Amino acid sequence: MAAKRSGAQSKRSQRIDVSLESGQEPRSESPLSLERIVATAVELLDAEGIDGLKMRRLADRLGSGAMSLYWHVDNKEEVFDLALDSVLEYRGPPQTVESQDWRGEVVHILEDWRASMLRHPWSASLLPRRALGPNILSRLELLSRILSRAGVADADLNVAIWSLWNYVMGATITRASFDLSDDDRVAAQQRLTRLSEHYPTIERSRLLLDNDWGGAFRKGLDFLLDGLAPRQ
Amino acid sequence: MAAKRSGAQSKRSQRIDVSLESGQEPRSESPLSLERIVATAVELLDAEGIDGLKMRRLADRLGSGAMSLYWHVDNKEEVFDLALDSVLEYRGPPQTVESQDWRGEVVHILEDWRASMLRHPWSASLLPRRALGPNILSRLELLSRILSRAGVADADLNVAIWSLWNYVMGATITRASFDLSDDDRVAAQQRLTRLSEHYPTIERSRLLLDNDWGGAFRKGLDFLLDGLAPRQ
DNA sequence: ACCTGAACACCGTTCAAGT
DNA sequence: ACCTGAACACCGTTCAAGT
Repeated sequence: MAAKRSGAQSKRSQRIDVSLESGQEPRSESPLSLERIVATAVELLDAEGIDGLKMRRLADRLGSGAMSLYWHVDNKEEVFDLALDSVLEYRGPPQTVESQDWRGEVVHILEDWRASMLRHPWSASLLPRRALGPNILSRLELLSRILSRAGVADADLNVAIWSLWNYVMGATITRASFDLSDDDRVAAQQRLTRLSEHYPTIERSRLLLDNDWGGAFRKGLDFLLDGLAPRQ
Repeated sequence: MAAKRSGAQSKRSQRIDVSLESGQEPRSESPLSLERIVATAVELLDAEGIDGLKMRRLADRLGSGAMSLYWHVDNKEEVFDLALDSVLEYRGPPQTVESQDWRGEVVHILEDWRASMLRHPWSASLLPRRALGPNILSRLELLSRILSRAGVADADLNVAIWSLWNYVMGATITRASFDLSDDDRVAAQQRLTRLSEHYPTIERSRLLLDNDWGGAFRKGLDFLLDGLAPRQ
């Protein structure tokens, strides 16, 4: 997968935007490029969701023939991989080089991660099914470094990382999919009240209606970090 | 979705296995039924994964014409919904009616949940994208009741439930997808070593090779429960 | 090097028809 | 009530060909 990707990149590496300097705006006649394909794929995914990404539609948006894409990309899978990783780039915090507040840093990374995925609701459920791209690996590396520096023993590091990963992924996938089912919301609501006799506790606490997702996310994260924090 | 399902069920409610008593084994000539369709769909999903479930293949396995399915089921989506919920039924613990050990009960429910999903690796990543079926709601209800009985305040209940849900879903989806990518394992391995210079901390802790998933799951869960436990 | 249209294989589903 | 084959619309991708 990485091999394919770097292959495709090498194909296009030598011609980079010679045309843009001549002042013409990027019309549908502008040349195809991996960047444009990926950016347009993200647009299309944002607009139409995961099932809305069809090679023909993508080509339409790019103003090219459907088959032109296949010169830049091996297959649809690769489009997914590239779109996903492009959305998960991490631009670090204000970066006070060597912060004391490791816990704040961790929370920032994870909340930013969640926010990035929620900005593109298709990304969360896609992530676990794909190979880990460079942007994701960078985040994991950064996280590991911070925790390690904060005093988490090497033997506990993997548990810590995976616990946090699991929590963030679960929270974000769930949240994103609740978002996506706008159309079924009426039906879901009706079913819930109809079923409430069987699920009294859930009904009483309004589990499925509670929408302080951000707050709940943060609280659970705090609990996890309490547990993961190095004993001192 | 619930409406469709109960509609389909009412259609077949009156004829239940009259033929089986006559001693003939269930051959491909045995009549179609929602139960058989769902059971066979689960088999097919287990064998071939999410992309392996095609209506024509499902019909083949059932020894029927492809279109016969559509009398029992509205569409492929419903097959997914039914297969998913059928796999998530919870048969409670040995059931010492009113246990003192709420924490043990919670751990049991969640580990069983995880195990059920891992037995059918396609189920985990499907779950968040589907409406919550009756078996899932039952688990959530049971969980709520236990936590509530254990002293978790109503105001904290939703945070508790969702934190646990998020953690279990994230852990299971991640685990299941690592399982599925057997074919890419070689490539992943190669890439990791090739990239290890960029991700030294990850590499050192062997993050992507650590496979004590069960242990890591349990530890993170303990941390969460420490935080969620009612102060006493 | 880059793009294209025609064509193929495949898939979910509609329909009109069978028993 | 239950099942079916033919047919349609749609989609990813191959191929042979253009410039």
